[in-house]
Amino acid sequence: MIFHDFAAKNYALADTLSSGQAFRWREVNGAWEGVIDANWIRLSQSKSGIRAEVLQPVADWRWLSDYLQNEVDLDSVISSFPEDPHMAKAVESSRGLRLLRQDPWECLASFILSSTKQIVQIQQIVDLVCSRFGQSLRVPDGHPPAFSFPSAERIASLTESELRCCKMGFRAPYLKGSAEMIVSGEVKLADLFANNIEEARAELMKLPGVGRKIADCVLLFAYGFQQAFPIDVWILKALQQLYFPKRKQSPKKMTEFTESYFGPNAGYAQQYLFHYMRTRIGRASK
DNA sequence: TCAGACCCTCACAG
DNA sequence: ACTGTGAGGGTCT
Repeated sequence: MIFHDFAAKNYALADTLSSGQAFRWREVNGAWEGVIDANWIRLSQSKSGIRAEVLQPVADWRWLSDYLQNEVDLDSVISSFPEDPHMAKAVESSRGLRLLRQDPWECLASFILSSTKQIVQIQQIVDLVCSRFGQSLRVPDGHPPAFSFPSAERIASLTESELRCCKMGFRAPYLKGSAEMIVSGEVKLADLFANNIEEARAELMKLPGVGRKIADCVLLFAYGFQQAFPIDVWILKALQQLYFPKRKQSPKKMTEFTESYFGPNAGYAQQYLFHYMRTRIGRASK
């Protein structure tokens, strides 16, 4: 086992890994186990930051630092949020929550599978997809097996009914269709980093099963467009209750509001609001 | 703009 | 234990 410690001030590892950005992390005895690319990995909170455990020697840890985004100056991000009591509460309730920087294909595929599903169900589907069609990975002795996320080529090669066996239902043709467009080069995921957010969003929305919300999730969680603000039912409910308690806003108005109100790090603000609604309010008011 | 369909699973009543 | 019902990080037509 190989250890590496990352300096990270103000990093809420558990909140970050369980916040519905990524679906492959599980808490095991106080640590978090998951897969990044083709590496099984265990993460835990340490005094000065984050401790990582892997099984093979690593020459350059930048891939993990990129993923974790531990070098982002969170204080300056938070200070860019609008000053209002709701944001203040959301930040206070999970200070240290971060945005990850995930692989575009895995992120895209995961969110195609997310529509009208609860987070636990998404995790279950993603797990099934990986264990059936991913590549088996090295894990510690005696540890349950772990698998990589299957490539777009692999998904494109499967039949719809093979995919439906993973309990993804009507999302199966969306996932397969998107994989095919990526394999054919009709949409080039690697090129979107060079685009501006509107162009990148338009490209993603060419894919079947990808509308505005899922596109924004991918822009935010994989490409690092921090102004992207995915609006789902939770956030919609939060915005409606907190900012427009009197008057119901149309989806279009709400989008305009988020684009102007939350600033350059709107995506971070969204993540804090989402986490706040889901963990604090959602449960109590249900 | 606006329903309704879309698969499937789980939680929760009765 | 068994069946019925509703809703779940949306998208498409």
